[in-house]
Amino acid sequence: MSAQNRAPRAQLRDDSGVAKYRHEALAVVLQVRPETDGFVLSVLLWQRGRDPYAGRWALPSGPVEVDERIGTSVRRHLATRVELAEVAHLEQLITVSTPNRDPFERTIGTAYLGLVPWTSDPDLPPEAAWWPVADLPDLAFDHDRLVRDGVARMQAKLSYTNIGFALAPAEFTMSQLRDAYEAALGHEISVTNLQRILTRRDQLAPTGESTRSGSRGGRPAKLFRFTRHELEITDPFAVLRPDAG
Amino acid sequence: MSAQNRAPRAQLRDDSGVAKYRHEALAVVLQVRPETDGFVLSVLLWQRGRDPYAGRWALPSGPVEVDERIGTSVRRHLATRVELAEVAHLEQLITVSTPNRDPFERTIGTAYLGLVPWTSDPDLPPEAAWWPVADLPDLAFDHDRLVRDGVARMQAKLSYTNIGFALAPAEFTMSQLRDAYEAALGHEISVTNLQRILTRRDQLAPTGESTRSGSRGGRPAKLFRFTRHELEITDPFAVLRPDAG
DNA sequence: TCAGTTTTCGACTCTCAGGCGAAAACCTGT
DNA sequence: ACAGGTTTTCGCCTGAGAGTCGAAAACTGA
Repeated sequence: MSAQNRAPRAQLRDDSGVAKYRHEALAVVLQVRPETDGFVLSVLLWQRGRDPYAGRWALPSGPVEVDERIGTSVRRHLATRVELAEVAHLEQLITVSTPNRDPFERTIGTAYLGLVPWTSDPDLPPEAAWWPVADLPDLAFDHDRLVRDGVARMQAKLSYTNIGFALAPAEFTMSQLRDAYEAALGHEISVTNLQRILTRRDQLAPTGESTRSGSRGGRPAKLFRFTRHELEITDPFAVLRPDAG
Repeated sequence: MSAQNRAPRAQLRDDSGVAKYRHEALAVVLQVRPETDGFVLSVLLWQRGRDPYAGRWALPSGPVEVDERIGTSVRRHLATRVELAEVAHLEQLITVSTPNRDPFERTIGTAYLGLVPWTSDPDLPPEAAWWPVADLPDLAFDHDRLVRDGVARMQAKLSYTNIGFALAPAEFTMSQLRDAYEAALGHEISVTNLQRILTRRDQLAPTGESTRSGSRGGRPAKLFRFTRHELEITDPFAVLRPDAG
């Protein structure tokens, strides 16, 4: 790889001798995308044009500007480069700092996890694409690890938070929601159980309306919505709690 | 405050025009400390000698060196400045990047959560001290938020991981463990329930030995130990899982 | 030996996740 | 209009496991 042959840049220090580093904002944007054979959990990737790792797929990223915090930087890069403004949830994932993770210049990176509803299908530039997380190409840098961390975080939070609101559109049927959860979690889910759990936690409510049934017949499905669209923890102390009474 | 009157340093950029930043490693070191009236959840603080925030209490911190990753940097600062080598658990907590969080110079900070067994009582330099988290002084920078984040993280993980091993010494009685959990979580815990839950999860095992009872009489207590001393998640999918069988 | 103290352990309750199957409500063909 | 197929809804059952309680066990000191 050509980048490895290049000499690293001289370390930059301020006038008190403290080292300073590039800082990049990274985005792990996940979506359960409706494909021909059902929902597929996918991640937004970008094909690099420049070394290092020219031609390899990588997470959307960019440098943090002097007057913005990292979360703002992530939103800015997503909005400007991918026209992705409808990120329903964004949270900090992890900061990576291995000295040679960027062979050209030391760069500390902070990755954010973003979730997009399955109804969203923004125009992508030709060098960007959604990739199924179950079948990723070789990724640049340490981005493979970041994607896996992001998927694990989302899967865990699907159990003990209301984060499903970020995967779903405003209204949906229970079958759709189950299919989305199955794609996101990677195993089968019972509609009955899903509805009961979310309802009991007061995260899910029927809108009162129903869909016309599809062309294949069947009972019309009620429409549901998530009651709140901000992240909340179901029960921070799943065990070892005082009797909730 | 004198720091606010100082002009910020000029922004440093490398030769391609990308801004670069100081990066500091921060440590939120928590311990349930045995005091006269039982265990008290405390955090290790440091009284600042220099502006900004001279005289205020702050988290142990220091700059990240050019050849180390942030986690290594945290361990190094703790070892050299506080002689704290016996941190039983250390994990990344959060990265903070508000542009003016350091009024003197823009500094991005990555905080780690460290846990120390209650038997550990390292020598501290005069400017360092353990502070009860329930009664903190005004902290420098945004460190108050970091402490609260750290406490919340530890409390959450006490429920669904085996992280208790990092609060306890190698061997302990169930009463001691309950007292430690109560101090850490801030509410009452039943010994019976605690023992059954940890045993069922195969996190806790009796050593076979017992303590001499204390000076106040009472049945001798069995000694227990944690079966594993690496962090493990009890059940990543507390709900919405396929039948575990 | 007795009173006091602390720990241990069995037993009970109850919440709630998970699964099953019948009934409801629609479609399309005939 | 009716039958057969399909999908959704809903009530019911089960079992795991958290939380509570109280009695018995095992020690100390008087």
